[in-house]
Amino acid sequence: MEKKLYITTAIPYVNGAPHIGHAMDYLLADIWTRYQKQQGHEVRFQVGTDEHGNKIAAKAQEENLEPQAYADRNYKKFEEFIVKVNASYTDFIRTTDQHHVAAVQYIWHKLQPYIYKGVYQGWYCVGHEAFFTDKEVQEMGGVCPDHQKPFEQLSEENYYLKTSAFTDKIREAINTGAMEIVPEFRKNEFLELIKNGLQDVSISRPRKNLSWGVPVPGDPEQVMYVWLDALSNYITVLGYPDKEGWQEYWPADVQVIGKDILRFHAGIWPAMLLGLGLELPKRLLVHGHVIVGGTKMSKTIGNVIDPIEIIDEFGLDAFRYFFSRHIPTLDDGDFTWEKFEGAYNGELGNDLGNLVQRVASMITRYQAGVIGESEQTEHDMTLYHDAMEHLEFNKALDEVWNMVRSLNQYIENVKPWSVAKEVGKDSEAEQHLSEILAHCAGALLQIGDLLLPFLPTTAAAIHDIFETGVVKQPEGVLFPKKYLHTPDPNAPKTA
RNA sequence: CGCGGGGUGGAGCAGCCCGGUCAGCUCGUGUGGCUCAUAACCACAAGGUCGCAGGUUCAAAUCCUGCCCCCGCAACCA
Repeated sequence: MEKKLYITTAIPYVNGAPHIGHAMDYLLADIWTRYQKQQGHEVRFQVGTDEHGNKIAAKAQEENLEPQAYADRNYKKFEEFIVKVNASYTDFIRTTDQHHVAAVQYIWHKLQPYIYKGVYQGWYCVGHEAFFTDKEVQEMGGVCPDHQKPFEQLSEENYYLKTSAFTDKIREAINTGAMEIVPEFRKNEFLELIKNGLQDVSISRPRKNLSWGVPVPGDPEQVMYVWLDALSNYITVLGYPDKEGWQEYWPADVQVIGKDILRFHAGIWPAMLLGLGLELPKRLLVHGHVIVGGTKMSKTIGNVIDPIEIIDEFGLDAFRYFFSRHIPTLDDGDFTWEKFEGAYNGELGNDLGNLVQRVASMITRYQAGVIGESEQTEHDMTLYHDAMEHLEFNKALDEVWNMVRSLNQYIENVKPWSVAKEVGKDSEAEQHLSEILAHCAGALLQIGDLLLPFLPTTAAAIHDIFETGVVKQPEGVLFPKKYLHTPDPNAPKTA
């Protein structure tokens, strides 16, 4: 029996608002999902939220809420966001779900052979009641800016997961491609990182330092730290270990993550799976970050872009288009409003929208909307499918646009408007015209199919217009011009 | 000498693994064409010592050596 497909996304921390990075996760996973479904596969697509930890507890307290109440309210922002980008997910997991909590405790039990008690030592701030990394302490000059007190070395008891025991197996899985890290350079980056072996990871905190989390079974003094809790979601959401059916979906075919969390998903997570006797995910799709005008997005610089704003101004498909084509799937990409608006007006409006419009219009005008018959020459789409299989979605879209361009060129070459003038004079003209226009309509239907994973609304609109054999003229045009951030070249000159 | 990626016409990129057929694509600019279309579409043109300096070769953006510059990552960061 063919295994059913499964794709996952990283679960964001509910403290905070959805941002463009989350959108990339959902978008890439959704494109893959829609593509696979189009190929006839059954796909399960997980999303969710990470809801435990000190930051949640602190935020809740600020607002005089119980942590759970805070999480209950905040996770909705993410759910709404996921719906807003039209991600066709099948499962939404919250780490505070009853089943998840119980499953994580089961996982803890099962990992016992690889769990030991150790001492965590690090820089501690009494005011924060928390540890800071060497780097953080260095940046702050050794003194906590919030409490005006020097950090001190402190140690506490933690449970550790023996990830080091799995170094060889993980390395082998990566090298053989059993767990493929895409793109290749990320794989090399990670292998380099673990050349001296994986380090054991601390997986719990004393309760006094971490109140809001999954209790460690059998030790009331300890609470689970983020790793076991959050990473487990990828299997608990399927029903692991007690509900029927999870085996049909695990191992995941693709796990979508940002480059910032590769090490956890390629190190700790596989170690957990191996400890549980489960298979490793087949592929990790590591996408880059969106930068703005050549620099990292940051609140202090104030160059943060809001995905909601883009969607509200230009529509969802325009958003999906830009971020799937102009932000390379496997690398960092640059966003500016100029680029975005240029792509919107030029590529979506002029290339595609106008093409649909001119074809629909000619068929309506010359043939009362009736689409004739033509032998459809199937465009060779090997490059498109190759790109999709290799998770290079931006390249797949490049191929679609090559088709769009060719069709515009084709129309220019055969000049249907000239042929139309011959109808009535030349006996073959009518037939010829009909074939030309039918070819155009057919090509557009094919383009619509290829766009389906990326621009579901636009794909549906194109289908709507041409699929019945009679052109159904839409109310407005696809992607009308917008000049919200750049000057309108057609505006009367003021100077 | 920490690891990795990159420096190609005004902008953004491809080509480099497997040297010649490579200087290609998109945008921008200029000229022309067309009129079905969202003042759109199509064609042509201008513009590059392919980071710098050496080397290998009949031949190098492509291989080798050295140097300069930019950008990521650098392990408890959700």
